[in-house]
Amino acid sequence: MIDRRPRLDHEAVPLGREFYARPTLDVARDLLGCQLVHDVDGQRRCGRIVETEAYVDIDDLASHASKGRTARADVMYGAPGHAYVYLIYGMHHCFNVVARDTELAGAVLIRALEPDDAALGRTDGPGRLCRALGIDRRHNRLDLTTTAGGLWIAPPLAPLAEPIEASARIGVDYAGEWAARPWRFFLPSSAWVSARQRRRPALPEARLPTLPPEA
DNA sequence: CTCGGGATTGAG
DNA sequence: TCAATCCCGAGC
Repeated sequence: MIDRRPRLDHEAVPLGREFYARPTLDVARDLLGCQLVHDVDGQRRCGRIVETEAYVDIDDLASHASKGRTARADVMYGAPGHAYVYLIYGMHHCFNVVARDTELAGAVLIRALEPDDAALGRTDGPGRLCRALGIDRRHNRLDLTTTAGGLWIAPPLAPLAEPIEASARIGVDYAGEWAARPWRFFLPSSAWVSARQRRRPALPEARLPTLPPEA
């Protein structure tokens, strides 16, 4: 009998709190190549993260945290390593991980996965990957550093084979100059990264206004 | 309470 | 190019 379970290192353990308790931009880059895992109903759904976006702090007008500690964004102000899941356009979910070191609030949006099993369906795009893995708002605030909740992230199964590329974030043009920052990260050779958005232009960091000093 | 709009997607 | 569809945050 053929074992059709998605492959995953049996020794894999979830990334710990210390992984997420670092600058959000570092976490966003380091999540590339990691395995996002959802164990549900005795089944494992997982895939390799190939595209992320950083939402860095309360000054970042593209971030939900920029409106203050509202009911929705509250989890972004809480402990790193927890899930932030919200509904967008009334029909799609977006999955983020809370990440920061000294900032007030931060999160990384997971935008695309390479599925371990093609039967999962499409996992390119933040809404589609949530649908494929069965992630919804029930998972909001879930602790990702333990397997107890069924949703967690494991370190890469192999070192990255290529340099990370960066671009402007997608769908946040309302955020003015913040939208131009190169805070979207991806593995350029992955077929699960949108070709159309692949080389979305971003201003060099040096051309952008300096970040305000930390409070 | 109403109102405007969204970190998206899929169809036409 | 456009609409689906419901939640959130702002303002009265």
